[in-house]
Amino acid sequence: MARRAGVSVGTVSNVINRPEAVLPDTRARVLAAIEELGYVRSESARQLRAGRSRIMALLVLDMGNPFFVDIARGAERAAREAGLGVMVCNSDQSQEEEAEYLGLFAEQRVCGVLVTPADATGGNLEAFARHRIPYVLVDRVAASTEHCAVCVDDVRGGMLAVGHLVSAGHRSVAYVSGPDDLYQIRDRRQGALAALAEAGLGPEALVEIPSDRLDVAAGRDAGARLLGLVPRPTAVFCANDLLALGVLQSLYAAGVRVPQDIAIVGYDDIEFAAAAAVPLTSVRQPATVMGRMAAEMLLEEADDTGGVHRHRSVVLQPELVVRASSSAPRGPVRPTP
Amino acid sequence: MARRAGVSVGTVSNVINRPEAVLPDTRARVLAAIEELGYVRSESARQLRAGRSRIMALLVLDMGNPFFVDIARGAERAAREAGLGVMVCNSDQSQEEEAEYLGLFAEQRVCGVLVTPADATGGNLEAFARHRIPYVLVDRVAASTEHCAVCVDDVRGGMLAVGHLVSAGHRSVAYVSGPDDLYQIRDRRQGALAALAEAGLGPEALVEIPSDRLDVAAGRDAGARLLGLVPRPTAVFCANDLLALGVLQSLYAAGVRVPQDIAIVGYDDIEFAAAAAVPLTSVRQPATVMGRMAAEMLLEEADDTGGVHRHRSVVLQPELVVRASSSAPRGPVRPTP
DNA sequence: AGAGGGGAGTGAATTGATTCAATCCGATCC
DNA sequence: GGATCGGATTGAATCAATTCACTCCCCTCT
Repeated sequence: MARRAGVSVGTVSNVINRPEAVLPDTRARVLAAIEELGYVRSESARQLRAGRSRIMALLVLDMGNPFFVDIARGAERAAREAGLGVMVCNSDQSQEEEAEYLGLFAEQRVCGVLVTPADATGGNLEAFARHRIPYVLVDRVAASTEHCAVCVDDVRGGMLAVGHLVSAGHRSVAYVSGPDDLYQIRDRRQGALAALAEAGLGPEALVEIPSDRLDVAAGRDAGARLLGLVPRPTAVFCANDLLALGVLQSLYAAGVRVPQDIAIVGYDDIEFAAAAAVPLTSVRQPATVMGRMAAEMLLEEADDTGGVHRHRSVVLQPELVVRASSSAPRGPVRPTP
Repeated sequence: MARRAGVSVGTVSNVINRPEAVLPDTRARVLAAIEELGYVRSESARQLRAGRSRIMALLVLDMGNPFFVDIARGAERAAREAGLGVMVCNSDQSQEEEAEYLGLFAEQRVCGVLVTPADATGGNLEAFARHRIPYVLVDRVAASTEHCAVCVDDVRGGMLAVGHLVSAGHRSVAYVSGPDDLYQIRDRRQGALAALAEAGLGPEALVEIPSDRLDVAAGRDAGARLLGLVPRPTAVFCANDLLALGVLQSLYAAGVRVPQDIAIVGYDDIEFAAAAAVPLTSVRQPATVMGRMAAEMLLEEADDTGGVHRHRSVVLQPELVVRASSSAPRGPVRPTP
């Protein structure tokens, strides 16, 4: 036993956890032994005793989407301030992967889970709830009163996006969507329809271009399909910026001018939206804030011993960021001397 | 004890780990009890006994860089095939963060670590080696014979990039670099200088624009500084694509045409490089492959009981992808009818 | 001087899964 | 019928840290 190196047993524990309760003399001796032996206390053992680990899990839909990376950043910062580690995992929008990861988290006895659900039925999480491990929904309204949630008002986001297009005179808007399992997709559509209705336009003014993935490649594909539409919509609202970037690439390759021929609005306002071929108008979501809030709520719940915690549901507001892809183009680029 | 629910003790363990060694009858009874009680075996307990966990750590320089996300993807896939979880962490190029995370990994007794070192001195990893936890360097040549490594030939990458610019007639190239602690930065510079030398140009042909961060914002800043240079280089080689995108934005905002006035070459060939304002020429790195190989080498080392494992160092080759940012511009965009 | 108090340190119990030597039991063999 | 064999099952030991009731010892107060 490494502790023998010093002289004692559970005193080592005191040196590490309550140094003030140990004489400076003894403490120094133990610390020296620790240093000499390169001793590192085993988390597994503490965990076993404590019943849960000091790791928080974050399960996102797509690690390749900078939006989720921002969420992870916010969550990670909050977690580290509390001395916890974060395990970031990727469900890839698959219910099976999600279920598998949730099982892994239960085995690990993580202290809590932040999750962007891929499973619209909520079955995975319902099953997970048995384990009494706290979890917080991220980027999704609360599905029950049994947990906290932080999300962004996606209906409003859809309204902002399409409202902007409608007020610029567009009368037919394509919606490059995604799997209908995802609330985000449905809510944004609903917002889009609401914006059209407000301008006296019916649901036929929204031409849906479905897509099963939500990445740049899927966007390119959707762009190609958009070009084949007759009559062709004069504007596109994309369910996220990755799709929008793909659509933009497609249009660009086909020689269609943005925004003159077709206007584009994306969603998320990822960093790369501003750096796109045509800087992208997008609906900004406070991703980092969302990640941080979710983590803080989770910590509050996890640390709650006296049953003081009350589940909350926070809805943040999105913000429209208008750039070139949906507004009158600036004049021709001025060459520098 | 949950196991009592059935009737036995360590038989539960057999049901789970060696089902064939248990009578179907008993097995069914135990499984029923497991189901009924919602039992999930505790990883902490197994870990404690096994001495190490079933989690692999991945410590990258910047989660916000899609290049590292691709590495993570490759590693994660390989790890999951072996039934392991991956804990992705972000050192943010900070030696302190790196040290802190390595400490965390040691406490967790992770089965191995994949790391893109932030600490050029190698001190952090040297200290970490005491714990006898295998680790593999990713995107960095082996620093000693005590570990495996997978990297990409950055000198060659720098040569490809600048060689391409030189052969297009450029005689003065800016190098938007990063912290000199990073081997990647140094090697790419060395490659750039070699390419210039090959064309009979001295080191003064490479104008360095230093930068401490490697993100889009730092790129915008570098772009501003580039514009102030007299005489102004006719081409820029950026140490990564994020910087390049930032530079591009800066130039674009100032009305400088790319590639006519200034050509740009990036590094990494992230997905967004192709979708940039001017599609970016870049040096492609096999990130996913690198992540996968690193994970596989780590698994081989971790699973090696008989001392069969020999440390290896794999060097992959980069590839130049030429796009508009460094080549003659295509004709004016053709409007569609 | 003896009792009482308190700070320092001890070590057994606890946590849950795994492992392994030991036990049990039915069946086969001599 | 007794011995032997082997598959099924058991339960104690193990892993490392934490916790807590307990011991020790020294100091102070009466």
